[in-house]
Amino acid sequence: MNLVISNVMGIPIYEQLKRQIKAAVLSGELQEGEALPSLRTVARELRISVLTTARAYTELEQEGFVVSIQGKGCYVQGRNNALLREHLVRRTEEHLAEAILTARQVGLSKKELHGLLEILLQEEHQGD
Amino acid sequence: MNLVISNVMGIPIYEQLKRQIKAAVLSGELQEGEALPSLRTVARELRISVLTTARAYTELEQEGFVVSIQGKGCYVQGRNNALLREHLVRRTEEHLAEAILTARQVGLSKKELHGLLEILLQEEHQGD
DNA sequence: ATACTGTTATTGTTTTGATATAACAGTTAA
DNA sequence: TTAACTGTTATATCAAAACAATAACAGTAT
Repeated sequence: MNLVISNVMGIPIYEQLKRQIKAAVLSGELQEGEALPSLRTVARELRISVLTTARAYTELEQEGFVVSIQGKGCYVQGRNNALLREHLVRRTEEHLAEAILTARQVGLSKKELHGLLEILLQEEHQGD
Repeated sequence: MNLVISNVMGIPIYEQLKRQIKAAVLSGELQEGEALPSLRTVARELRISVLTTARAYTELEQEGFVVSIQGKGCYVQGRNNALLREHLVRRTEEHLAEAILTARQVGLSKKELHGLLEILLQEEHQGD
């Protein structure tokens, strides 16, 4: 688990941390039950504030990726954790709903929308 | 074309204006070639800054909804305007791509994703 | 010339991101 | 119990970005 932050800016530090940890959880690099490096360890090694790290961990907890236990540490949740799954499914639906709204503005039909989705799914698949 | 702003919400004024004008264009309330009320008219009637209105108009122009001509006014583009259609299709694809990314994180299959889309499409249809 | 149009520069206010410091609270092992 | 670690919370400060207002600028038309 190698955390890095880039000062090229645009993306907040806590957001960069969140993304890297999410990716590590979803890829399996971080196993269920494994402890993340402590707030102060991350803060010290990356030369950032403890609060910034805490924000990343807190938001990851709200999204179901990890669970924090005061005095012990911050532990990775399994990919099949109910809260995590629920969160991701809800976000998927939100994205789809936005796509539907925009599609209706252009006058795309149901069939055309499914077609677009299919095309994008195949493009994604080529990247594997 | 009745513009209204609500100060209660966290939505920026220029964004509120954009949404209402977009809706009016897409619904046909504003016809192609029709002139929007001038910057200063809107600013005066809504008691807001000219700059705020200008921002709304400028962004609408970048998205292909209207076209501004210095010294003359701001005119509505047709719903079939190529730039507008391209913009909306691109946004639809972006939303779908985000949905795909999130769906893959939960492990949703292609079929399940299409299913979700179908369900949401039917819910939308009930609202007509 | 005037009276309208959109555009842009400057400025000020508010919000957001990040920080430092400190105190607080729970866990673990010497 | 004490010491050394964990996460949590409160306060204050700073910089940058987003939002908006004023005023000057520039084009169009009568």
